Amino acid sequence: MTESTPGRRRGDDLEHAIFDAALAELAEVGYANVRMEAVAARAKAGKASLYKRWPDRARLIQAAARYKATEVEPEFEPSGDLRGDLVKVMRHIAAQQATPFGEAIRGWIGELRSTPAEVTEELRTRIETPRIRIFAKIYEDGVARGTVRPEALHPRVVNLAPALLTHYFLTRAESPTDEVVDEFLDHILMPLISTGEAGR
Amino acid sequence: MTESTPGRRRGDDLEHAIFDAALAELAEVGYANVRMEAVAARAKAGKASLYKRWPDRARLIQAAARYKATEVEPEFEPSGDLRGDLVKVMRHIAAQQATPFGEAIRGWIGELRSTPAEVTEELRTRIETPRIRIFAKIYEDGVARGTVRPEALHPRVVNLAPALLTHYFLTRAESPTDEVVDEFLDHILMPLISTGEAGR
DNA sequence: GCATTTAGTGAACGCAACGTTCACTATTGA
DNA sequence: TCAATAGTGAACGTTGCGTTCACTAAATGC
Repeated sequence: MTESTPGRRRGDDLEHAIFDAALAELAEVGYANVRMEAVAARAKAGKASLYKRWPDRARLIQAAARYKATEVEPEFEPSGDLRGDLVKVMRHIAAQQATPFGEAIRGWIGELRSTPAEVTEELRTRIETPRIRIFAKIYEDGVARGTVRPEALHPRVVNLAPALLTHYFLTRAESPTDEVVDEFLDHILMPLISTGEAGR
Repeated sequence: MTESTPGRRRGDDLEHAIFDAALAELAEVGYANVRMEAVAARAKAGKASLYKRWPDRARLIQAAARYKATEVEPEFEPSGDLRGDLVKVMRHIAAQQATPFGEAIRGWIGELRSTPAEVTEELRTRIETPRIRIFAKIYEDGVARGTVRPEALHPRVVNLAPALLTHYFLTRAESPTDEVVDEFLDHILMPLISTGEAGR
C-alpha cells in the first residue's frame, strides 16, 4: 500500500492531482478565470508546488491539456464507409471540444499574441497534427477505394474538417452538434472530396 | 476654430482620441496586454474618463472595434469574374485581420466563455453578418450567370470563405498571405462552388 | 462678460491575483 | 536512525483593476 490516504503526495502523484484540479477549474470557470490559488486549493496543494513546476498559469494549463491529450487519441482504422468514418471522427473531435481541453484551446488562442512561439508550435503539433493525420488516413483509404478524389489529399483539404469544427467551436461558446456536423459533411466535405462512387 | 490646440477635449472629440489610443495599444501589445492606464495615458486622458464611459476593458475595446468597423466595410458589387471577386474580398478580410481589429477579435474569442451573451451576439452581427452578405451576393450573382452551383447558396457554404480566413488567423498569429488565399480558392472554394463554366 | 453647470484630470485608495520567499514538516532511502 | 528531498502554508511585494474625490477647464445662460 503506497496510496489510499496520501498524507502528503509527491512527484507524479501530486502532479496528476494538480492537473486534474486545473482541468476541473478550466471546465468550471473557463480559461480566463482560472486562478492559481483555486487550482492549488482544489488539488489540496501549496501554491509553491505549482510555481515550482510551471512558471505561470499559461504553462500549467498547457501542461494539463497535454497530459489529458496523451491519454486520449486512439488510433483510427478507416472502415471503408467514407461518410460514416468522417461522422465518427468529427463527432469525436466535437465532443472533445466540449471539455476542459476545448477551454484550454480557447485560452491559448486569446494569448497567442503574447505567447512564446514554442508554446504555440508545441500545441499545434500536439493537437492539429494528430487530427490531420487521421483525416489523411481516411482520405488515402478513400482514394485507394475510388470513393475519394485524389485532390482531397492536398494539405488544405485534409485540414478542412478540423478547421470547420474548430472555427465553429471558437466563434460560438459551444461545440458543433451532430446536425451541424451533418451539414458540414453534406454541404461541404462530401461534395468536395467524394468521387460520387458509393464506397463500402 | 474649435479644435487645433485642445486645451481640454470633451465629448466625441475625447472619445475618438480614446478609441484611437485603444486601437494603437491593441496593435502594439495584443488584446491580453492592453492596460487601461496605458490607454488613458496614450490618449492623454484621465482613467476616470474611461470608466465613466465603459464599465471595463472588454467593453472599451469592443466599442473601439465597433467604431473602427463602422467606418470601414464598403459596399461590394460583383464584377462577374468569380475568382477575381473572391480574391479581392478575401484579401480585404485578411488585411483587416492584420490590424487592431483582428486583435480585438482574438481577445473576444478568449473571453467568450465569460462574456455576456449580448456582447457576443453584437460582435457576431457586426462582423460575421456583413461578410456573409458579401459572399452571398457574389454567389447569387454567380448562380445567375451560371458560373456557380446553386448549392453554394447554403448558409454553411456561404460562410465557408470567412470561416477559413478566420480560422487561419486565429490559430496562427498572422493573417493568411495571398498565397494561402489562392490555395483556399483553388483547392477548396472553387472546386466546391464552381460549375466549371468560365464566367465573365 | 460674469456665474453656474457640466465634464475631464490626476492622484490616491482598496482589492484581487500574481509570482516569490521562507520557516516548517512529511516522506524517502541510505 | 538520520540526512536529503519535496511539499505546505502563510506572508510579502507588485501590478492592474475599478472607484472616489478634490480640483480645474470648458460650455452655457443670463
